[in-house]
Amino acid sequence: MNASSLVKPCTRQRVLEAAKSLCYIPNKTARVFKSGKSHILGLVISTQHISELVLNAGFQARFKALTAKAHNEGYNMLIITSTDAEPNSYFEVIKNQVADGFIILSPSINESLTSLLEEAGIPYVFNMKYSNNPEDSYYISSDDVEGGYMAAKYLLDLNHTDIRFILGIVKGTIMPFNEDRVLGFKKALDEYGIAFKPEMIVTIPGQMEESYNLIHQLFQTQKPSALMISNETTTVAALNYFYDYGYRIPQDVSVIGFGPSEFFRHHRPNLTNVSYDITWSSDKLVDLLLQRIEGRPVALERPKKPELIIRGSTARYVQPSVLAVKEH
Amino acid sequence: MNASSLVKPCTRQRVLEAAKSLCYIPNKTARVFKSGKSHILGLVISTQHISELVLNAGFQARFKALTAKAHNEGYNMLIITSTDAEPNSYFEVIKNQVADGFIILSPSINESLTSLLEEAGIPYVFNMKYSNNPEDSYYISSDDVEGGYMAAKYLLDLNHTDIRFILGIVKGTIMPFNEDRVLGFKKALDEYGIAFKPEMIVTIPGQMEESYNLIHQLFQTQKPSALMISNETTTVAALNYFYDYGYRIPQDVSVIGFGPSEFFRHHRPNLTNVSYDITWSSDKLVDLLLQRIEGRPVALERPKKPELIIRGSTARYVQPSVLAVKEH
DNA sequence: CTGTTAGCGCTTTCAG
DNA sequence: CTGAAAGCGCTAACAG
Repeated sequence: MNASSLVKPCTRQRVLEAAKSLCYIPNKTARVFKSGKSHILGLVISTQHISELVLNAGFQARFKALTAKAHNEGYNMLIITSTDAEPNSYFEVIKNQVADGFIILSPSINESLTSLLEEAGIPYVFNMKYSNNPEDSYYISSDDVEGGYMAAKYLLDLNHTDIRFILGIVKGTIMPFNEDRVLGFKKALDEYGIAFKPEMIVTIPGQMEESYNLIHQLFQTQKPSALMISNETTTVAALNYFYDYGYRIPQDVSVIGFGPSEFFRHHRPNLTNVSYDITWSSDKLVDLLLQRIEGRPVALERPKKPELIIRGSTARYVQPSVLAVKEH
Repeated sequence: MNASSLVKPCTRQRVLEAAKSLCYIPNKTARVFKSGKSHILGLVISTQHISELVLNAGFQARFKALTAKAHNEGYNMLIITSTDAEPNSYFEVIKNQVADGFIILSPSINESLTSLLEEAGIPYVFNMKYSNNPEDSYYISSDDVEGGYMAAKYLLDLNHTDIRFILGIVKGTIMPFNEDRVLGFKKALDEYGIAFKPEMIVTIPGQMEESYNLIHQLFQTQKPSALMISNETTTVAALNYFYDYGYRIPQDVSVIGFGPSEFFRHHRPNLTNVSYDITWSSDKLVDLLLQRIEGRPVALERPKKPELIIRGSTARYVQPSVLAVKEH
């Protein structure tokens, strides 16, 4: 039945007919058991995280890209949910799943998880850089220093100096990729001779309501002329706030988003954004995992530079007084 | 190791210690093989469909609800992608997967698929009503006649008579749930003594660009005062069109969406929408599948009535001439 | 080219 | 309560 070349065609024919008449369906589980390959890639995520993330354009783009790539490689994606986002609980669910390898989406830095997985010989990759340990190299990163730099430089070129960089935090911590973006942000300020001030960095938990309220708070006490926003949900929350309170984009505030271009293009107003090639990085991530599964030597990928897509949410900074004069 | 009560505690202790010192991890595949239970639910979808759907708020809500419910029942979701959305190709991928049962998201009406699955004894459910055959009862439906009715009635109460009902089509066909909504739409028109005209129904493929262009076309030749839009992507496309072309919502056009309330609440303008309880129906769908998997008698669920959430995108119809007079 | 058999790692049963 | 053994359905190896 498995198209072996050792079988005479007429015999195969007879077998196939018998199979058909008996409604025989090979037992897939036994095949997986025997062959040791399930052709399943596990996507590990905490229940809380998935319920927040699924509404996030970045996650949707990643999910789509991973699923498509896995399909092309003959794999399907198993969504593995862990009740807690703790290393031990992740390890527990991982070792109880039938999958050839695991893609771990973790909101916490999990060095103890990597050692558990290594010890157990389970192939895994992380979807981004979670750890600052150079040994933990099983992830595909983007060039986030560059991303933060190019957004800030563009705003500085437009004469903005009173910029806020809004970062999502997870359990009170700034993620490594956001730290990199801040590095790029500071580098640009430095080049333009603008002093970095701590209040330029605003941390916000990534949910819609919290983001909305914190943006509201921010604009009650301060009037920055430009915002860089590091996650999609907060970007939507900020735009909703501006809509509700009559701020015009980009006349009153310039906004730069970070994330998949498609999303920002379909948004109104059209957003200028730092665009990462999610398809590319997802493909590379699956390639990396397959290399590990098959025991092939792992080829390290250089991060791909993001791209600044300029749309309608950013404009040259004009001093309010000048504007007021013009209007009268 | 499986906490059998037949084992003396001290023996168990010794076994556990030995396991630990040898870094023993039970082989999950063998367990699945032996027990015949993978605790995996397959979500079957075509590659094309998933890449469109994943950007759609309705899919995200459903995916989230299914994953959460499966998790609560001790299952994980396997995303099974089929290259073609044909019954045979669906069946092919289904029978090659390790899963205890399957949730089928199919854009086509697939009566031949159900018979293949029945014959093979594979437990399955459909995510919605795909077939008009009363025997195909393995799905959880919503009360779509009521949904179409309540949206239309609300607009009629606001004096709108020039209404368009915009329906997504798949391969040129209106899906059964949309046919039901049209039934409700017509019922409301009937009650208010308004004659149904064929041009009131506008069919549009659900993608963003096509939707945008077709809405554009529609408004170049006609000026309906109210829109009911049956899918989220088209709703976003229509709102983007109105934004781009300076139509004010709800002063110039009233808009009612269909789908998850959360999405429309976070949208600007806030949309009046017919809200379906996706969490409820996803829970019921998983329950139904688990009943079939476990061979328990299948309890049929009555569809739950949708709810009309009134927000800012609908207003009383005012004759343009009256408005023009007021303005001068 | 065909038919038979060992054995994957687990769970369950059964004898002691 | 413990240790031994059968067997799940398949694939691969081997003898004929």
